[in-house]
Amino acid sequence: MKSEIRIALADDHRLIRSGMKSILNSCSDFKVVQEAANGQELLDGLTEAKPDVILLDLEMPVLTGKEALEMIRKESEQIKVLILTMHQSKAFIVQMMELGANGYLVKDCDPEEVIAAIEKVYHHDYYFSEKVSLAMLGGITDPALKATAMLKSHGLNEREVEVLRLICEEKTTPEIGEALFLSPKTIEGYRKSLLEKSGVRNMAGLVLFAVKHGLVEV
Amino acid sequence: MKSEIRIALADDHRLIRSGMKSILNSCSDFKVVQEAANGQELLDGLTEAKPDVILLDLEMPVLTGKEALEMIRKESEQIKVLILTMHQSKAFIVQMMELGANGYLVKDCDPEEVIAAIEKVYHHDYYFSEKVSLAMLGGITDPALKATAMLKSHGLNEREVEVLRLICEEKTTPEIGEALFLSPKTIEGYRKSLLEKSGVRNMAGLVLFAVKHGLVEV
DNA sequence: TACAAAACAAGGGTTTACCCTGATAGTCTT
DNA sequence: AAGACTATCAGGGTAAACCCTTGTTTTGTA
Repeated sequence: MKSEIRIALADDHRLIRSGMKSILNSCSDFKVVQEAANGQELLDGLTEAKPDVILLDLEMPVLTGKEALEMIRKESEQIKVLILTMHQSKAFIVQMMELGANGYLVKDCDPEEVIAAIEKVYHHDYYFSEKVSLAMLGGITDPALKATAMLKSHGLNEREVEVLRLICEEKTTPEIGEALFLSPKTIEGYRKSLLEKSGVRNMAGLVLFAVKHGLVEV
Repeated sequence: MKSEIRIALADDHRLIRSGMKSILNSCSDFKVVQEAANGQELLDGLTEAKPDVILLDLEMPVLTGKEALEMIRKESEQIKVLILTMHQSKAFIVQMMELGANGYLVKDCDPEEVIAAIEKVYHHDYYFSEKVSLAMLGGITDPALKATAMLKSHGLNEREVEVLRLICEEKTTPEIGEALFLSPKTIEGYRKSLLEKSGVRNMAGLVLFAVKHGLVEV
């Protein structure tokens, strides 16, 4: 068990950074290993700082949080990115999730929520602040969209999500191929990458992975 | 889609039976096909009445509800049994579930709850009145026990539940055999009966079945 | 435009899951 | 004690899942 969660802070306001830092320092499990005032600074320092979780403000000069997120995801699927925002528009949230964010935190949240969010995103791969979740639940009627966005934040692409969905419907490889007009061999490929990306051994693990991320209703 | 749910009433108080009957008649989906004042009467009439759901009082003369339940389960896994009771002791509830009850209803519940319970138990295989659920959640700390009891009400035995649990841990047939000190061939047998009893095609369906019944945390 | 990265597909192999049939020993019933 | 039932195990087979490598086409982008 890794005892310390390494954190990077990216926000253009020094006051917010230091405020956040004092919150984080109150919890001995966290260590702030990097601070950045814009996206470029963040990217430049990443290889050295090796954070586990990045707290990323979206409104930054030079390189915005959104651009930074895209570049981070090209580099690594591993680093967890927690978006700091004041936006609660669902379209925007979905967009960010599709770009690979692991979670959302509204800026006026309680210190306790920050800590909970980091722990959750570190251990369980994603977190959404209650306000954001409510906004989403109220707005997004299609659970498929939500789940897809969730899974994308784990590096799955559209095809893989489709295949996973069909696996959960007890479809076999040849059946899935037929349904998606693809060769069974291609489905095998997706199946393999699904196992890799979710880090499980077999169908059983894969189905549980899907359930955990809301792809199937239980 | 079967349009009509056939119901048997077993209670030694004529007043309760007729009260329940008028509640049920208010819903056109239900048809009361049998009434019994004790367990023996219930059992005697079952083959002719062929109910889908039995509302079973536990406190009856001649043959108690508990004894009747045991005998019903020897005959059929198919018939849903909804216990009518005033007991809310968790030990008692667990005991009843292990005997194969599909649900619990406290006697002073709303008419609406009776209807909801029957529909739920008929379509989704089990139902527990809110009061009972709360008593359980407050009392039973071991989720495994709860899940095991749930699954038993679907006709699974201890071995099958154990195997299912290990399947959900991504174990293969030989691995499960090793863990339970049984031949892989025996495990194959349990796997087959699990597929039959849960009515699914493969591991994917089986894992979802397990999740739905609370065997694995999600 | 040229190079890189995806999506898609195939060959060929091993392991696991799935399916049938039947046998043995122990328990329970009648 | 004879049958019935349950739990356990085996043989023998097909289909599906899993694994590795390789190749083509499309897409994207320096």
